[in-house]
Amino acid sequence: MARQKNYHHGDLRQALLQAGLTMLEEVGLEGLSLRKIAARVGVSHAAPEHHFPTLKHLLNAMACQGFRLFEGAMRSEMAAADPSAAAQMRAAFNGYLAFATANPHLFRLMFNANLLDWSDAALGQAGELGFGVLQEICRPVAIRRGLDTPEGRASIEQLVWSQVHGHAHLAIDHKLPLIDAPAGATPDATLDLAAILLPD
Amino acid sequence: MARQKNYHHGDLRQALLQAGLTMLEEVGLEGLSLRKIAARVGVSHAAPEHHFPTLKHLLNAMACQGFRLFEGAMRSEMAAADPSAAAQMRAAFNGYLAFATANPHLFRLMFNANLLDWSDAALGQAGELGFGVLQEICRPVAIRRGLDTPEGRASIEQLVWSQVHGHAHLAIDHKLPLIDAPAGATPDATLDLAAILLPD
DNA sequence: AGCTTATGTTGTCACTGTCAAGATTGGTTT
DNA sequence: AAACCAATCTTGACAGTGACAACATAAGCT
Repeated sequence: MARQKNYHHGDLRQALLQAGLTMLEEVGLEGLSLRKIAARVGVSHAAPEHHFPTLKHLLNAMACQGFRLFEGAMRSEMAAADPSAAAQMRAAFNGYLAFATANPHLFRLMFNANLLDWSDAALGQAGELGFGVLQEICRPVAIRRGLDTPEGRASIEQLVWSQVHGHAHLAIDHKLPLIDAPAGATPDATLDLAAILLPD
Repeated sequence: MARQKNYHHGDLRQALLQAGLTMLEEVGLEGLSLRKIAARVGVSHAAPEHHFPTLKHLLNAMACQGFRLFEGAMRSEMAAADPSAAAQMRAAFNGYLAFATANPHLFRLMFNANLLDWSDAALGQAGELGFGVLQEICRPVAIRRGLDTPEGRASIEQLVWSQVHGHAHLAIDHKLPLIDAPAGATPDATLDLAAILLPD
């Protein structure tokens, strides 16, 4: 229910957040600036400070939104996939990698501990969304391998998460042969892990 | 053979590089500045420009040195380990992770495609050092699994590299339970991959 | 109506990377 | 030995940045 007039601009916080996310992928983190974001939205350079006391607060809010989109990317792939454990894992991987390659700068931001303030409860909560998906897809593996204990599950989660996460980072940093195949092309090697952990 | 007097400072390029590497881990990339580095070395704020025309050039040089240290960390672990393929892989993993956790900011810099200029030949050459180690430890896996073809090797390399690389990133971003065990403590889950790929 | 609070603006500060112009040194040539 | 040249360093300036302070305006409440 945002106002359409510029009394006091309606709801600036959301506009800044959206503009920040858009510009992040346009110019990268190094090219981003509070003043440019403010100008884009049409307010003065100091206007954002009331909503985001410091740049780090804005980055935190952007990362929060990022984690929500991140979870959505995985869940939508999973919903469209076969319900079998292996297919669900592959779908989650695809969502994970699709999000990272579509939003590389946001992805780096979300996982760079130095740029965010994880004592912010909202960020921690958003981060849990993605972690929840990870736990879901790892559970069947733990069961299949007879490791369905807290330690066993943590071990599997660490293995699986490291695999996709590393693949995502290498991909956005141009360290892997890019997937140029037209459509449905999937990252082979990482998906191999699913086959190894969950053989048919 | 650096001069000890400050005629023209002896050899500034190396001093700036070293100071940059030191300060990077002290204050992080965001806290780093050319002017502070120059001040630390004892020269004026514009002195670095002759050796590093722009900040990106200095970061490139720092990353080059980083890749050399990176390779050294892996090779020294490998030299001290059993020559068996599985032990060599485990040793390389340990070196990889030890380097990343000891130099988290440098590690992030080395693998952030947006901060470096990979058209610089020196950087590409340094990067190959680390990649060479990866290829060496993956070769036995490809052979063991009957995948010793260009495509097969690439697939194994992608799988293995993603695994360690993801583990390293998650570790330095505080997403994994930190290894607090006194000594010889090793990252279990990632090393499990070695066991999976190279069973005894 | 009048007061209080939230929101935005203008102005300023120290700091940054980069550039231009001038000074100093070392090596090379004549 | 003298003179020149190129490499190196300094000083000074510029636009851009995040943050802060003081002031202005609008909204909402009593």
